[in-house]
Amino acid sequence: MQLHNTTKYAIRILCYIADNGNEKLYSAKELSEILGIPYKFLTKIMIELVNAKFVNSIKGREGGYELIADPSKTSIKDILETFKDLEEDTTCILGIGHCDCNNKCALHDKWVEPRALIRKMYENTTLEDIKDKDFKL
Amino acid sequence: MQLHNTTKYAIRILCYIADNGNEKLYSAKELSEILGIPYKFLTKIMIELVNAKFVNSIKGREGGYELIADPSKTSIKDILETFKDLEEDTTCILGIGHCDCNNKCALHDKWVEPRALIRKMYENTTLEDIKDKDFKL
DNA sequence: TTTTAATTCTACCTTGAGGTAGTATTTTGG
DNA sequence: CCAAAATACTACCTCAAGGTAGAATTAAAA
Repeated sequence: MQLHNTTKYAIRILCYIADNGNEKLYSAKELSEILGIPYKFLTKIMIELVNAKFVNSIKGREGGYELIADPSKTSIKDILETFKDLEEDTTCILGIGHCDCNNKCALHDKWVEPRALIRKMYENTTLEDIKDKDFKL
Repeated sequence: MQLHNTTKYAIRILCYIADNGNEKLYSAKELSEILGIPYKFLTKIMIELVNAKFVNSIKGREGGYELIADPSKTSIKDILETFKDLEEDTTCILGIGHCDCNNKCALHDKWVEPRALIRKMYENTTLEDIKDKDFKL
C-alpha cells in the first residue's frame, strides 16, 4: 500500500524546486545531493518531468532545470498520473477487475470512503500549498 | 498504491471460507477453481494461513482446510499484518524514514486523515461483517 | 493392502521496479 | 577554439514478488 519509489522521488523533486523558487536553475547534481536520490536514477526521472512539462531543461554548461508548471495548478494527482500511480475509482481493491455498486467485491463498500478521501487529498493538494511549510527533504 | 497480490488472494480466500461456513472442508483444488487463483500459488498462501492459525489443514484423501479463527474477531488488519502489508502509522508517505509532528515531509499533514480512515477501516472490518453480503469471488 | 486424493516441501523460473554504467550531445566560460 | 559542465540516450544489472514444477508425505476409501 505504497507509492512507487519513482513517484515519491518525483514529488520530492517538484516540491523542492517549487519551494525554492525560479530565480536559479537546479542541476541534477544539486538535486541528487540535496534530496539523496541516486544521480543516474534522478536524471531518468527528470526526463519524465520534462516530457510531462512540469519542468524545462536547459542543456549545456550552466544549464539545469526550472519549474514551468504553475504551482497553484499542479496537484499531487497530476504527478501521480504522470507516473501511472493513480488508480481508477473503479479499480477493485481485491484485484477482481473493476468494482461498482452492481458488482461488488467483499471489501467494496468499506473501501469507498477511505478511497474518496485519498483522492480528494491528491486532487486538492498543490505545490503552492506545500510551499514555505518547512518540510524535510 | 495497492495491496500485494498475495494479500488480496488471502483476503478473498478467508472471506470465501467464512461466508460459506464450516460444515465442510475446502480443498485447495476447489478454492483455486472457484476463486481463480493459480493452484500452486494458492497452496503456498494456504501454508501461511495455516501457520498464522487462520485455518486448520486436514491432510490426506478427503482432507482440506477449515476456518479456525473467530470471524467476528478476525479483521482485515490481522490478515494484512500476517502478510506484512500493513504500514506503521509513522511510515513516511514520501519514503523519508519516519514522519511525526516534529519531523514532517511535504505531504505529512495532508496524509494524516486519509491514512487514519484507512487504518480504521482495516481494524473495524471483520470476516463476520463481510459474511452474507453477496460479494463477487 | 493398494490406490487415490489431498497437503507439504524444495527448488526453480519470470517479470517489472529500481538502479547503474558509459557515452553522446549541447552550451558556455576562458 | 577548446575544455568543462551540464542534460539525454542506450543498454545493462539486481532483487523481490509472483508464479511454476515435481516429488514427498499423509490418510481415507475401495
